[in-house]
Amino acid sequence: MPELPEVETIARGLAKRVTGDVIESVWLGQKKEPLKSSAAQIASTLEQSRIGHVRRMGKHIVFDLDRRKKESKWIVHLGMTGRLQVCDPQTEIAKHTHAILKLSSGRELRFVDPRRFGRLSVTASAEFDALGIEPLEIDLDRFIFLFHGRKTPIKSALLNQKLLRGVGNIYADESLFRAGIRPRRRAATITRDQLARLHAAVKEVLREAIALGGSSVSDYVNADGEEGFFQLQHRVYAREGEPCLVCKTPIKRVVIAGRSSHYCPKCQK
DNA sequence: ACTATTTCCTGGATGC
DNA sequence: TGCATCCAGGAAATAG
Repeated sequence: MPELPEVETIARGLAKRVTGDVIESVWLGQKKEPLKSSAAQIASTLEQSRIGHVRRMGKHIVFDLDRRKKESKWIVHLGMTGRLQVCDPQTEIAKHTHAILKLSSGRELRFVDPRRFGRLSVTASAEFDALGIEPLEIDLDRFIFLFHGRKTPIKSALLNQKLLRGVGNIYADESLFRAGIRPRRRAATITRDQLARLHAAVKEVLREAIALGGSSVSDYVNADGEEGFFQLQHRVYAREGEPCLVCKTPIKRVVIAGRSSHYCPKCQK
């Protein structure tokens, strides 16, 4: 389940492989869910375009495109199970392949997504500015203001991409643990000091995770097919019933906004 | 303007 | 072993 650190890792890997390459032709599958823009629009925007910068915005991968001086963007959201693979044309086409881009270098860039929660879209250059602020860039004052007056649980607020973009279930739980805040706490009731801890914790967790190549849970691998290692640093996520690594109290799991949420009832208040 | 709930989707895990 | 059921969850849609 790619969140910010995994998407960052994937985007860096893709940038190394496809920057400067030209998309010669595009095949799109019949399933409509993976496409946010129309198939015709995606194909016509991608074909004959040169790939410029490849980068992450929130949980999206953004490819800057240039065709005869006209700029546009190809935006990929991996959802839960989406993968972008760069491979030789002979490579067997994986089940659930929804897009194949033939590149001038002779390789192919393929989008594979069994669960089809991922989305592909294209936009004219200026259009795409995802809502929400990058969590690695936000300053403390703005961070505190995000939660001002919000009655929703802090966990839900962290997952809200219109506030912060890129934080998902794993990193929300891990950040709240490090900040000592229970996931069900109403955002508006959290003190400035606690929010300052959370601000630091979110950045710390994301930076550490990026340094370790993300968390490999389920089948996540980076653009080189390598696993990340941050799952070894998880202190609460998917550790229900196991002892807290700080105080040995069993980790609890509750459901908030439909997501499993893990916390230590003693360390988090 | 917010917030909570439901829906989409398949593979792997679980239960009988 | 086999079949049915459940569960994972990001974000959009829906409802309140």
